[in-house]
Amino acid sequence: MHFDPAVLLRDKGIYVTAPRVAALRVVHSHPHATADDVLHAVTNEIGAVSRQSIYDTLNTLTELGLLRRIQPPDSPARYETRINDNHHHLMCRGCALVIDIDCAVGERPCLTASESHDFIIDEAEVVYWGYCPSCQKDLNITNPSHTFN
Amino acid sequence: MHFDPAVLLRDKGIYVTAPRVAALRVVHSHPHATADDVLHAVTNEIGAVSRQSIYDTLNTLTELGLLRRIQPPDSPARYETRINDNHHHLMCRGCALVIDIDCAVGERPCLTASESHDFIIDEAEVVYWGYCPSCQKDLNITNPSHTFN
DNA sequence: GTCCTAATTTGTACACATTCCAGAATCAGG
DNA sequence: CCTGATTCTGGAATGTGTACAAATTAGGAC
Repeated sequence: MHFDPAVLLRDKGIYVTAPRVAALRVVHSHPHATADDVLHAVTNEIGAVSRQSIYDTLNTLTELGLLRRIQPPDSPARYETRINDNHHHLMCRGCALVIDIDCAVGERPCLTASESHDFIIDEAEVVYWGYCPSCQKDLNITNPSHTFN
Repeated sequence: MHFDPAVLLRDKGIYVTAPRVAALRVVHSHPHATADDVLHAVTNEIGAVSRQSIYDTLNTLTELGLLRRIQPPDSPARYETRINDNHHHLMCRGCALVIDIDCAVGERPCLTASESHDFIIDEAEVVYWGYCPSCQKDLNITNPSHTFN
């Protein structure tokens, strides 16, 4: 499995460049990193890189399916390298912390819409919203009535 | 049930103003309306209203729980009056059309995270992504292998 | 190894939804 | 009719992210 960015890029038939390799490595080791996180980490690894390159690179890698973009409200987009493994996300309303959650139901497709309305549906996204332990303490939240909506 | 904005506002203990009443009515009759949609519809109903007032009003109503805000990526926020009824959304990747979907599983809580990571979880959100019939035609999409992730 | 060309990266400017500000005007409710 | 809540005007600012032309570079050909 040894995550190898260069091989992944070559397999997709695109140029193997320092920013792309570094971006893939960074996202792999920092799951749910934002574009800004990636910019700083990549800059650390290979020196100056423009913000625009980071956006371009992340877009390219996302389109090729090497990255998955998640876009929580009130937070910049985040990226991860876990692809095609049917996992979901647990998000903290307080600090925007994101945690991977394996699918509660099992194999994909883990959910089926009750009515398709003639849509061609290609993804069922599940997000659990709540407060992480740290934000619970900060906000003095006691365990409420677990109201699911 | 006769949706009555004035009563809802009074129950929450805030002033019953024309913009608030109109905004509630507009969102009720145009589910998934954007702030801009609301601005135009309210203007039609009661005459000139400032954009700021619309944003203020929508924020206030959302905080009070009279509206629910949904924030799809790559689309302005949308609002709806269906609250507390455990429904989900079907979104078109092409035109950002949003359709309500009743929960596939049934009663709430309709989902339980397999691991809570000590979070206090208050909502399980499900979004189905795909293409609406109209966008299928425009983009010449044939029914693919329904890949769920 | 050297060169060529298309792919990539850069830099600057701009787009967009939304918030913030602050003073003046208006309005709802008691 | 008072008074505080709300709305207005409008301008400025924020934070992500995109557009575009110019400069640079990777990868293959020689």
